[in-house]
Amino acid sequence: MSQFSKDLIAWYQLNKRSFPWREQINVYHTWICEVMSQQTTLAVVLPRFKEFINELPDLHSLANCSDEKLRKLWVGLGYYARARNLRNGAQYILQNFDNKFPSCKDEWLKVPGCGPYTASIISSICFNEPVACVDGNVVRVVSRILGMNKDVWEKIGQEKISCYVNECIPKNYPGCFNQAMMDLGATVCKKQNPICQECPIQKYCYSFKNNIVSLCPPNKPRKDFQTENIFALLLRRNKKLEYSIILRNQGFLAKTKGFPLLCSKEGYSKEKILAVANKLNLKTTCLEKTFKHSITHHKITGHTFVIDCNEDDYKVKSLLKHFALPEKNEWFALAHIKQNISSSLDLKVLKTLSSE
DNA sequence: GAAGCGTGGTC
DNA sequence: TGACCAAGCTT
Repeated sequence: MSQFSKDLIAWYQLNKRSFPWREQINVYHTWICEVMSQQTTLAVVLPRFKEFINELPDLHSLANCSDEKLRKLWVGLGYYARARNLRNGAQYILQNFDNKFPSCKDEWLKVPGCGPYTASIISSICFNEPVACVDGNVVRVVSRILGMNKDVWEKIGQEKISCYVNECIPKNYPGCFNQAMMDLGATVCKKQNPICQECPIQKYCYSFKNNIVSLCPPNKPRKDFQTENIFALLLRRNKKLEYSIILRNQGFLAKTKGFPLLCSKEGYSKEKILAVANKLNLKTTCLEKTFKHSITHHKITGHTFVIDCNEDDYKVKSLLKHFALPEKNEWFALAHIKQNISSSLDLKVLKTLSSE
């Protein structure tokens, strides 16, 4: 093992963060926590991980869990395909791996929702496979070690970084090494205000020695935000006591339950929606109160339409059909809506209603 | 290769 | 208040 790897691992043994999934090696726990942590801050993950494991403690319970249970366990976590992939993955593993877990990176790569990072970290931690993983932390740490102030986000730079960690990874302690790199990136080699004076691998760091830490890595080029208007339809019946939610089939938040949504991106506008509702003779108002919401690369202003349907189911179906929305809908009393939605966008819609 | 996909925390 | 970002994957 290189002195660099020895120094890093020695630091990790003394300074590693304690997490529920680090108490003992458990493949199921490692898989769940890694997927839950994709593009998500650990402060958010921690309580939700415990809840998930309590409710779905093993492969079988996950593979067989209901849509409802899965939805509740992922409320507010975002990137909802991850939850669906976890259940799909559990079913895939049970069907293809004879009641065991995949035991190498190439097998994990076939599990839904597991890409190069997740397959590598699970295989290195749980099966001692000497495969390096490259997440956002590792990109930052290595780009500083190598003094990369350009090309980091291009293919050439990513290959260089990947090549470096693959050469460093010790055959006997791949899991420790991978976690050490990530912990170092998260606690010492931070994006903002790195604590170089406490860094165990300072003497290997080109950017530290040459005083260019602040230039490495360069900022990732950001895509411009699109500005959109989104229109939530609150279909109301039964003396205005019950509201309708659907399983959204396309656009933002597809495959999650919530209010029917129409987006300016699809050509919808306040006027067009009002015109359709009027044509069906449905009493419709657009609330004054709007809300803001962000979804990756989109800045969204939300508008709430309240549509009184009385008991005219035919008109409801016509309306939904006109907008190419799923015609299968469920009605809930306002007080129960909250327990049947996942996205914080839907909660913001509800807030516009209650503030009227 | 690039676009699409969510959210809560942080400064 | 708002911009930026975090243990990426899929198409």
